[in-house]
Amino acid sequence: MIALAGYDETEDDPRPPRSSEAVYLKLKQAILDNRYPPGAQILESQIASEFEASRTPVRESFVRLQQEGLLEIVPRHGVRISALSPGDMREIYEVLMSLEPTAVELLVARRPDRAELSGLVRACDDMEKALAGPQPDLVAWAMADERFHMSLARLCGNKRLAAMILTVWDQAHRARMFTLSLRPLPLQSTAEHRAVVDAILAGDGERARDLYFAHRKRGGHELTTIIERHGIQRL
Amino acid sequence: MIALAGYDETEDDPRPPRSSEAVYLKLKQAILDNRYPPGAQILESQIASEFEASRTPVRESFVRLQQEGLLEIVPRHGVRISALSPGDMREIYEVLMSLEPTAVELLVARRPDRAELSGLVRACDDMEKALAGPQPDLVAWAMADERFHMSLARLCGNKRLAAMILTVWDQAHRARMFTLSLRPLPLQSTAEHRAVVDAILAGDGERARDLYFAHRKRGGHELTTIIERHGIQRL
DNA sequence: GTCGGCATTAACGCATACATTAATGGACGC
DNA sequence: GCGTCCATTAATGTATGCGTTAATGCCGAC
Repeated sequence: MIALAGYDETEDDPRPPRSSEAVYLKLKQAILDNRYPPGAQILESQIASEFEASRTPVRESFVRLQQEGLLEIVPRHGVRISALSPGDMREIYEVLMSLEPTAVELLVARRPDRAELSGLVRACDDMEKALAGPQPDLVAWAMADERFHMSLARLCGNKRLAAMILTVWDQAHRARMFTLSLRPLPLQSTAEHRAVVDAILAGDGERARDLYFAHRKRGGHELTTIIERHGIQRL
Repeated sequence: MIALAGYDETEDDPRPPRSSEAVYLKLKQAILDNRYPPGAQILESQIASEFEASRTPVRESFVRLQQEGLLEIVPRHGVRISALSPGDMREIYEVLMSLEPTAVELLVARRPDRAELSGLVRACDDMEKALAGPQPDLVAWAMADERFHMSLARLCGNKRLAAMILTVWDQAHRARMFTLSLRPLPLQSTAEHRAVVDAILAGDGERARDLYFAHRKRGGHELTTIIERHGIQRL
């Protein structure tokens, strides 16, 4: 199970747990984990009974998840889990090609010290470790890759920018996991991450931006190619 | 009153009007029109009685508007209308400097014909008209400016990108309207729009992107300067 | 006089009841 | 036999009630 995006909160909440929040988190995780297949129609009452809550918090979760693009509310017919078309994937990667290089540029402008980037370095280490053995652990690699990109988004110092990146990453999450075994071993990808970190540490914003853009473009192209070659229409 | 963003739907809805949708639209418009001042605390029941609906659709609207960044749900204390700090304005313009040039680049890549760009040209005409007379109509100019940018976002062919641009424009809407009378006459700005349209028609994606980036950067810088000079802390 | 604790109350979070709508199936007529 | 219309029903959209929380104000003690 991939850790949920956007949650690095260390403070434990002294307030009573809200049911609507719990439903939201669990439902989101279930969608990301592909426990509800894309295109599936779900009823409010079904989720309500599955999560042992009433329809009210379920509806609230539906609204939030619709805005995040993970499902679509069909009036009078519950919700439909979003299924990504090749066109959607193109959209997502166009957005990421715009936002992620900006994020890394902003991060460099902030002149982060080594300690701030330790999360990125650890993610790189984990990516390498995952591919090192005789049996590469692709899921572990994907988790570390995701950690790298999400950490970088959060480090950029622009909350809105970070939130947008995380949102579209979540949208693409299932597609990435699905195509994981169809793509070549991401050895080059891992090296590219290191190069980005080096450029950040060197304070070279332009190089970091260009490297990150190339990395994102290559990744997007790779995924698009796989989708086309396999004739995948929805995922 | 500025037209609500994201609504150019021509089809009239044959479905029965939903109260929650009406509340959402009216409340959003009220916030954009500054009828609820930034920082204001509002109760669910207050909105419910004002809009003659029950608390349920009001809560649903709150959730949607929170995700759009127009208000913040304070648990057990209703909502607080978002107030933008100078830092927020910086964030918004960083996002726009990233997304808007990408949008115009995508638009050029689509090779639009003159007819598709008629909305942009009309917006330029209206901007010029608004500034032409002896008494420049700044509100009319701002409306046309907003129309230009929103049309361009929608024309780019990437729904996600467009939605993100519209969202942050809405967030900045009040601040823009507020500072309208504090800035110099936007004569240069209007000319810059024309240049972007010309570059699009010429099929020169790189020039269009650079022009749009420069335009956005100048606009953001102008607004930031005004905010600093006047020591504005929240708007 | 001031500070702390308790009671009162107002508002929310959730559950549930009610109204509305759209779909499904059966029956009737052609 | 087939098509259409109506009734039934299931699920949503909205309203409302109930329990809980937190804030406010009062009272008593120090």
